[in-house]
Amino acid sequence: MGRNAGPGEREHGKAGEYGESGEHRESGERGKGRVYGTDGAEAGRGGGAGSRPGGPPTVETIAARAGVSIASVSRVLNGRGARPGTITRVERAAAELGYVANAVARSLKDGRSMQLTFAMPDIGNPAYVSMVREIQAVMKPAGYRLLLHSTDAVVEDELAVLRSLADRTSDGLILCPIRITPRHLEALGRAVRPVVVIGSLPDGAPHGPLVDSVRADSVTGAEAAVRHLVETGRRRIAFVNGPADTVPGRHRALGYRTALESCGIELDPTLTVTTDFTVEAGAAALHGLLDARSDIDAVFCANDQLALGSSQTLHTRGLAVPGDVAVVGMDDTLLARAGWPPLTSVDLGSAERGRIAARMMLDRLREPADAPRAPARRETVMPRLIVRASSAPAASI
Amino acid sequence: MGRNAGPGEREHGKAGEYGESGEHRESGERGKGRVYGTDGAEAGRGGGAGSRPGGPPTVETIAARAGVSIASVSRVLNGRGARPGTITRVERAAAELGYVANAVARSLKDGRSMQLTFAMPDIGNPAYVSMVREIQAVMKPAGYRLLLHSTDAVVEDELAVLRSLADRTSDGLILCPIRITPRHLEALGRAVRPVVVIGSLPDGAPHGPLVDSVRADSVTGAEAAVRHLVETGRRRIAFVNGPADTVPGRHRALGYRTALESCGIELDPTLTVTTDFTVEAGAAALHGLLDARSDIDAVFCANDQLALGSSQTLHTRGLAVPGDVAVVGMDDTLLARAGWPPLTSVDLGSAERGRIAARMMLDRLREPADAPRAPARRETVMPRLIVRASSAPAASI
DNA sequence: GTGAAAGCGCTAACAA
DNA sequence: TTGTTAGCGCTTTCAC
Repeated sequence: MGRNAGPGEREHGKAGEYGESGEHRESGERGKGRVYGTDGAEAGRGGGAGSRPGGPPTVETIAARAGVSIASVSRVLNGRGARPGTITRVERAAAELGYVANAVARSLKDGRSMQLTFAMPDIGNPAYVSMVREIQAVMKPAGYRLLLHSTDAVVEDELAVLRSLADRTSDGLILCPIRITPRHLEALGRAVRPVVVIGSLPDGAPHGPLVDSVRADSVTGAEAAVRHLVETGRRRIAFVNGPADTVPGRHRALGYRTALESCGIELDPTLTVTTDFTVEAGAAALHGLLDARSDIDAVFCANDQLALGSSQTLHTRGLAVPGDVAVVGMDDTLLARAGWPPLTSVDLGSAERGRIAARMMLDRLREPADAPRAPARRETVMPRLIVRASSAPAASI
Repeated sequence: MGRNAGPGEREHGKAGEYGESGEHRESGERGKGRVYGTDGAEAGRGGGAGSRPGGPPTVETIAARAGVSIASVSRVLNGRGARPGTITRVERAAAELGYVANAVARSLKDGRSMQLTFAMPDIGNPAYVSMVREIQAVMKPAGYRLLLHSTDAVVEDELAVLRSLADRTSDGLILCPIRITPRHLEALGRAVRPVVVIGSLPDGAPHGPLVDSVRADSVTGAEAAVRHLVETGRRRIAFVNGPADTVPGRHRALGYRTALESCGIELDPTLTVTTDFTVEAGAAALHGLLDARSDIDAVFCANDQLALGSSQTLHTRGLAVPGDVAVVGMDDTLLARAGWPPLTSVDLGSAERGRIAARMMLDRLREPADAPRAPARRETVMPRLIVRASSAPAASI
């Protein structure tokens, strides 16, 4: 009580204008009018005592100023109704003081932080950036803040994030791992808050009932890409893949093999290179391939960054794209359109997966605590091949 | 007290293994050993009662189980020392229960959320992505979580973020606005937590003492780019700019004009187009320019996205880059290297500005509450022209 | 309609 | 060394 303002220190600031700022808040699902007069409320101690007497205003400060109890303050501020006179006085006091509710205290009280965590391997990869964008687009209007983690695909980091779900800073987690270890599954099973995994969970995996997931069908996507190359006349199709021990890596390799097989082209192991999912790695990989083989007429890359790196190496070595060598990437990021020639790429629906994941999360977060949990959901987003100039038939040039 | 576990419900889970997980935490500056045995601590009620009796374990649960007071639990868990026996019992109980401290409660108690907010105009712009990366790289080891806001450069959104500083969810804000209005300045003056602005604050601006800033010198950067074009033989240099009412827009325009002037080239207003900072806008802008003028021999673009769009239009219309028209961008994002030919660009130090901003923030956050605040800092990052193929002299082709 | 009081989970001041 | 207790700011019974 000591830090209370008390009736002694009247304010003379330009009163009111409360509510003016209300319309701009990312209003969320809960209370109305929780931010007060921060525009007009100078709390103008125009010559009074020094700075803030006891830190920022609280319900108690307002209560004292309005001459009501803190309960009434809370009620008014949360629109739970009160006598008109009370409402006026409370709102006025809040506005004059520039009151902003302490969200931490509220979180502690009602057990929700109104924060969502998104953890992905690499913020430098535009595919993940588009997920971030979509997730934010869904969660922000619902009143959630977005906590971001770039884990560099380090397993320990991902597990730490999963574990930190228990610390109450986050109401849920959207996790995008590129490796899924038994420890991931164990941690998922233990999760105390909803988790949505963007990625392929193993089939009979023993993860908890609160774990939803959205995956891309990158096997099919890779198949489509390779088949497209074959159909446009390519035969010696190199494959620049990401790490073989990642889920995307495995799936894309599978699609590549399957497609070649179904097209009656024999798999040539020397045409495959495994490296990191980066531009530089792609450039280096292609140098290696071209040093070893001069007859390559197409390169299928496991993502756009690799494809871009590959194209650069081709250009550098004086090979025409697609004249000499066709190039296809995956993810259809902004990089695909950035290159010249624009890159044929497989849209694996990064944005859509992000959106779906966010919606699934919102559904979970909206489940009443007492109601029975809905069963785990699992969705798959279908790939789309986006044909651009980098894979035009060699003959057509 | 009712939700307490009580001594009745002994656990039989595989005990201990506490500490094993400790080494993986992003340990931060504060306590040690605050996450307990989440790996081995199944809390395995292997046939006991149903699920968690009263929600997740708290200090009270642990205290009951270890037969000590909550104060002792807190002390042990925070490494404030206790008798060896006490330590053992507490740690053991915590591990067995899979205790994870409630960070919200802690935040309420000590007034720090250990969260930092970064608000920037557009997560789709790689320049901001690199800021995100650097900020995270600095803040994470210091124990801070990163709260992300993509504001779409909407002023109201930025102001809302600024205002929300008062809600205690965030210990500081790194703000990257592209417009700075009087309302921004007013809000900055009112800020109750440290703010670092990435951008150019007006000189005598009345912002608070807690507002540090880092800016790029994009005037000089633009000058360098244009001068480079002149030096490599270009004369009719078009300028594709972003919105004129933004700070970057104004500065780049100024640099463009200054450089032309100092090179003795007359400013031709019909060579300047103002549009959005996007690839599509750049493409459209160049169509417009080329429709009106056929003698353009270079295009200076206010960022890489515009430059990429411009290049695409040039390619589409059969003009060679740099043979017919040279292209220069700004920001030196991954897009610059992605294009073909690779794009000459001005590195405005996005990554460096992010890093510096984060460090400034950390310095502020480390200021003891009682000590006098350090005066506002202000840094400028110098631009570097990165010459690539897109601006090679026409003659050299 | 309003107020008093409890309590969310934690840390720290103070006592023992 | 250890325990008791107050209190961070909020929402919400429960009486009145």
